[in-house]
Amino acid sequence: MDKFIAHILMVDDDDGIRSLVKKYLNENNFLVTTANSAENALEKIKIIKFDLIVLDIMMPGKSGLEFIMENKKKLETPVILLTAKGEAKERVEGLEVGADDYLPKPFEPKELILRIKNILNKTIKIDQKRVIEFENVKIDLNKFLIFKNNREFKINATEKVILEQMISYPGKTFSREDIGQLINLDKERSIDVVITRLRKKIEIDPKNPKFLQTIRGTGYVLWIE
Amino acid sequence: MDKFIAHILMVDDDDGIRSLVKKYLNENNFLVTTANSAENALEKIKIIKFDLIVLDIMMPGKSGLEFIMENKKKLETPVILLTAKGEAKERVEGLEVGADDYLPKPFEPKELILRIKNILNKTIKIDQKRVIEFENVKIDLNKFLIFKNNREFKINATEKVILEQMISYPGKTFSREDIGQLINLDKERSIDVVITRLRKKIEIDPKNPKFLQTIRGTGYVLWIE
DNA sequence: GTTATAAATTAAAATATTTTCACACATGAT
DNA sequence: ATCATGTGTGAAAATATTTTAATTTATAAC
Repeated sequence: MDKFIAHILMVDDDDGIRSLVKKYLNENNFLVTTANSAENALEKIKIIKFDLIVLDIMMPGKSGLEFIMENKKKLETPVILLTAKGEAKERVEGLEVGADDYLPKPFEPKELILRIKNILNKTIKIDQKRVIEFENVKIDLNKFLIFKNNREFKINATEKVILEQMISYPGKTFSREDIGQLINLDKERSIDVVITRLRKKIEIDPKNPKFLQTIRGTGYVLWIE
Repeated sequence: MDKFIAHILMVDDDDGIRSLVKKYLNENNFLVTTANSAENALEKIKIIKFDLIVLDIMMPGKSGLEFIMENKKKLETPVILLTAKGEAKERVEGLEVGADDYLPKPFEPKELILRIKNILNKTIKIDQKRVIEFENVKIDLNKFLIFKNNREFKINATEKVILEQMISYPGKTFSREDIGQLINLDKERSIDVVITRLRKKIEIDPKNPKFLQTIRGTGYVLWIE
């Protein structure tokens, strides 16, 4: 797969912060475009499809908040809000309006990077990474198919939802309750069985699961990479 | 990118609220331990390093307020106060004493989550080390694995929790009771057995432990570098 | 060194949890 | 209606973990 370089729009009226963040993001392999006002940002959005927007909530003129409100639906672009300290109320509102994350100023550049990566991981997977490959296994979530050693297995909606979630958070432990919520099953045994069947499809050696492992007393984890 | 799961202590004398909040926090990917009194909370704080404490201000016995006053300085752990309606005075006092935030009851679980995240964002070292290396030993807490001399050992949830805590406080002595609390074991021998098992996995020479040592009459310590 | 006490080790038994199996039920196709 | 197929369930089997107990080993005090 080609190396994906995310294109980020950095919107802030403060020249200092703007160029600093841009520099930092560049060093971390992001392509960065900046805007010094909400209006300016809107112009750029019209012609460029960004992968993510970093937005100062306290800009003069049209506030960052309104900006998101008006454009979030059309955008389909995740937004990280930068908030000045002490504006708790607005912060919460901003989130509910649809920001994907927010970061109180002053912030560590490193922290911003982390959050950006975090969000990109989620959104990019959801939108385009519907085919996941690891070792001899290929999972096509769109087609509900798993290919393993030249054999093809069909997965059902239940199995798909579980894989979808676990693939979004590899390494995260899902309790049975978590999984039950996902697929509307509340009997623990039933969830076990779903896992067993899934293993038969994705594991090379289902008796010794390598990818979909049990954490006894805790739940299940998916290891891919 | 490692996933950090925050460990939260929920202190409330009301069983209903306690379990409700615990459930909700669990669903939102927090690890939750509960206490039903300030005294009980203190016990747990002594042995577990929490990332955040949610505290009901109106508990009987030692009030939540005193509790914070006495321990806030040592704790270094952020606290969110839950306050019953109309106790404005106390609320303010609580804040001044050092709560990091407060939330009037009744509250929306969603709002609690927001505030927790907000505080954690500020306080947590984001790239928390989940992989620890010393000499020939590498412990990957995320993957429940220990690598020692090219061999790979799997640890279970019990062993992981112990390592997790001991790694947070290298050099600190944990009594058997401490460890028992952590992993819900109360038989002393059982803890010995767990330690033995752990040593087989992390020690180069399990018979002469170098890292996980016994302090006779007192407990166990982990020495890493 | 001897003795008393604490801790480590081991194996076996008891318990708890997970996996698997076989059946039952539902659904949709023929 | 019958059949084939897929999915959920309970129970049995397999496995992992904890407890117990017996023994050995280590430590500290005398």
